Amino acid sequence: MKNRIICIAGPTASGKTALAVELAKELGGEVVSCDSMQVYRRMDIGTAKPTQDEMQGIPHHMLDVAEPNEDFSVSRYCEMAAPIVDDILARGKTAIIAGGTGLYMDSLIRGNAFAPFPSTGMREKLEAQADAEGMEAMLSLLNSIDPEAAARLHLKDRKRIIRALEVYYETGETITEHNRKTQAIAPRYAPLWLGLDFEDRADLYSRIDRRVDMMLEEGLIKEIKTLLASGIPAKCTAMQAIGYKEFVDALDGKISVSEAADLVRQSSRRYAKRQLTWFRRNSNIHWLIRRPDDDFGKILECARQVINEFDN
RNA sequence: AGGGGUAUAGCUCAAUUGGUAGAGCGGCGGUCUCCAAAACCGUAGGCUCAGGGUUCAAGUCCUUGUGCCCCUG
Repeated sequence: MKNRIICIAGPTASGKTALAVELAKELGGEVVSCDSMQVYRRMDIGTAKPTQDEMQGIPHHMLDVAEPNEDFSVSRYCEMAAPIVDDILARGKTAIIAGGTGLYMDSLIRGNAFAPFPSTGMREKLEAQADAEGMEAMLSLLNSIDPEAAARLHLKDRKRIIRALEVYYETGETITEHNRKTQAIAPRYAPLWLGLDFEDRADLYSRIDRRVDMMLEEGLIKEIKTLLASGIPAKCTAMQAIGYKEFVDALDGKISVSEAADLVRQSSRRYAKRQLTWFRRNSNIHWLIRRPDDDFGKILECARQVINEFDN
């Protein structure tokens, strides 16, 4: 095929991993995971990281590249993943970028540049100021330096208001200017986009439910205990992942295991909806909509068809 | 079987002295340029169990039936 990059997007538990491996086998490709939680080592079961069996000998990249207590980020993801993609292409193979973290995937494809993280305690300073003066004050402060950003941010969106202020104070450039500049740059890659979804939402939800049961059977709780015992703090970012924070609460006795499992199912459903919302606005995606009676082979067949059409 | 209680949105519950129904959760939709499996926003759902009665007016009062819960035998 002409295009040597395929992106596979879709909500959690939609079958991205299996499709990526099958296509890699057929096209001579390697898989680049695009998942903000599968990057962490020793978080295998709860992140549904592909097992050796599932990989079927296909090389997988961007798994296990960080310690759970490390700060990981989109920019780090892109810095690491882009050279890997380039290398796969240089070797004449197809790069199959598969995963559910929309921000990471879009950023990698577009080659986004990010304003640097503050290194001077600016974030802490702004947080403290927000605590002391309230968000109204912070938003009007932002309005005085970047009215455009202030207008589109909701008063309660503390995270983005603080980030917008931080970018300005650190770089002297407003986040609006910064975004405008990066969006003007041509995308780094022009992949073929595939998206997985279900005609009936209930089918996706029952897959999520089953996956949670399977994670428990495979020993998710033991995995979490091992992480905690090795000194990974329960409050670090990685442990906020769905499937981890809930069972940490169960281990603390705050809730029962079955309550935790219910919460995991619930959070996963909401997460899946947010993923779909993110990907739906990407008009480049060729959606492979799975009907109730379709099996994996049917979806694979649809994927092949899209790829063939793309080649002609 | 007798006594008491209850029946309102998918679920848990609200609704001052009768003035024709609200909230949380869930569901659905959306935003997103580095904590993103995060953070944030927005919406649609109710012949108020069924029948009869009182009243200008009933979720609210009376009555019958039904379901559920509790107590006593």
